[in-house]
Amino acid sequence: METMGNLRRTHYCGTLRAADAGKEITVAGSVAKNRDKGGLVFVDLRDTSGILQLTFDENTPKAIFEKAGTLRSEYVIMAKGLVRERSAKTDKIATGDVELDVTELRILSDAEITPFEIKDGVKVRDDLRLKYRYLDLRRPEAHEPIVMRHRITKIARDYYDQNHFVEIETPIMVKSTPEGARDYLIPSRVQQGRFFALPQSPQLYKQLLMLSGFDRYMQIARCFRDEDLRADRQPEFTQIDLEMSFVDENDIMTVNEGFIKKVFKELLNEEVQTPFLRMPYKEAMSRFGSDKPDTRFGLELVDITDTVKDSEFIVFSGPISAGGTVHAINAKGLADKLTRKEIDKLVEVAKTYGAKGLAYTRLTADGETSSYEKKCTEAEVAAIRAKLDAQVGDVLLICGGEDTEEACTALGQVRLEIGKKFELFNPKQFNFLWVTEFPLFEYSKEDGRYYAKHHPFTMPMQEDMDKIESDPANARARAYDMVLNGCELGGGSIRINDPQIQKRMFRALGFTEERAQESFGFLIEAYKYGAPPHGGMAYGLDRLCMLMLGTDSIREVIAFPKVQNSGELMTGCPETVEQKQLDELAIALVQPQP
RNA sequence: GGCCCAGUGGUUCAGUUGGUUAGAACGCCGCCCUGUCACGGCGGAGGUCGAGAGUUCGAGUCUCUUCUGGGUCGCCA
Repeated sequence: METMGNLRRTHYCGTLRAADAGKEITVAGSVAKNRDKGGLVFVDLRDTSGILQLTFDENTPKAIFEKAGTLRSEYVIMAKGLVRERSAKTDKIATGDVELDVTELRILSDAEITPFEIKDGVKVRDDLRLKYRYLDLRRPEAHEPIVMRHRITKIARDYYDQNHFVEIETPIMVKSTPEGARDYLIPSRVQQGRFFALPQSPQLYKQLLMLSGFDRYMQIARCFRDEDLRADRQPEFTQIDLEMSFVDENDIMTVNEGFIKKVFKELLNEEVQTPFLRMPYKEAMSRFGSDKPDTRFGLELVDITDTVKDSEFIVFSGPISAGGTVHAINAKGLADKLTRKEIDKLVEVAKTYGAKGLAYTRLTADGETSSYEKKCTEAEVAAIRAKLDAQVGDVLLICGGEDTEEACTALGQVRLEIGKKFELFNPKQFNFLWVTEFPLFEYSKEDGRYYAKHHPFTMPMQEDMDKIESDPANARARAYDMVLNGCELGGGSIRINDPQIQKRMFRALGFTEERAQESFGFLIEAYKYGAPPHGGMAYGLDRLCMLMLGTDSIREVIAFPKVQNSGELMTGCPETVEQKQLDELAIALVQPQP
């Protein structure tokens, strides 16, 4: 192995073009490929910017030519030489018009055979990629999302700075909060038996910063939630977090629409139309069966409760007599594609989301098959068909539920499944909208009480203020989500800045005066000393990045992601610790460490 | 906690109703090759079929348990 000596990089590989021909340059990187033709050697050199071909031929000094023959994949080298136009050009790589005629070559590090090939387009098991994530990230395909993520945060910092936001770091070791997701706990050694938590979000701190008079705050904030993972959910994730004083919903939406417009224009050259569509929660649920509707395609839900309200068929009468509703979608023109087998799969989808079943009618040119029509009266069948504008070639899918949300959610998932399966939308399209007027509370059947749907500091809508006590199920919040193509990108709210309203909220949530004091006393006190009206939101940076890149997994946009059991395969954590460490923390394990 | 999917040379996969010596491509090693860029040619090495138990004359294949990874419901204020 050799040292760099006095060689220093002058150019990045991927930047060289025909116009650079004749320049003497030095490049550095890893060997992507060695194509030894005998009397002629081509080496693809890869660095963070791309690939450059190094050429060794009969004019290359003999010692260097022979050294070139020993190069193997992933050797780290530096090469000096003259850029020249190739005699055989290629348009497969950006630097395909040029090559480097090498006059000096240093092998800075050799390399063992890697566990998998470092090149684009290869399929490798996820666990292997993650165990060797540092190798995986050498692949341009894996490398690029991480750089893209940097560009997004750079634009975010610049944009919010220009709009008078100040970036402020909030603590990572914080007080554990009693509501919401599970906290990751940090034991204190100095105060044995006491715990910090990792923040689920900087929520309370950013509100207090508004009380501190910072007026506008932002942070690229790491957040932690000890819950199960999903394809788009990691226990450790990053939010673009912001808060503003003296604003209402509209002001917050406008500023953030501006950010989205800018980031999509600069990175994807996409013109995002603003303002975004705004849709109340109720409408989103009833039309799309989701609080984060994918509006790139139709197939909207139709409420047919009134149409079938007198039906004696149990699938309709059951939910309705229980106070629920019946909804339907018309899969227009899909009768040929939606075979009986396909419909069975949709029934399973509906059941997964809590529906008891999914009734259907297929109207084909050869006739019709239906799971319910023979159990209904002719008038009912006709009424349903009329309501859904059913034609030959259509498939009608009907789902009832004891509460509207349940029925709509299940049918909404069926809708998404059909949309995906039959590609009813353009995957390159970006449909943004705001979902507004979220419910203030959510009832937990398990616990028999209401929880805050967003969080307990969310301002109720003025016209629903009395419902906090009288009709909590129908009280709406000044909360909003930003939705892109069926994915919740971010959410926020106007916060309560009136201690009296805050008290009523805590009461409605079942907090005793003491418990509210214990958990949020510092906050309640803070709001006594004058609080500007304020609100804010937070975007999932990982999700934004994911959607902009069109990847399916959040792991692609995180340098060192965790796997489904929330561990990290490269380092093997979480790990057991030495007994001494536990002793210092005064922690005894119920089960001995494995 | 529940449900579904996957695990076979280094990597990605094939492997029929359970039946002889488990195949291929890429990668790797050696030799040859002056315009390759998925380089090419010839030759070669490399496998406890994730682990354990069971059924069977016989298991990569069937059953059970378990491990690892993925997807998902619950959960995620």
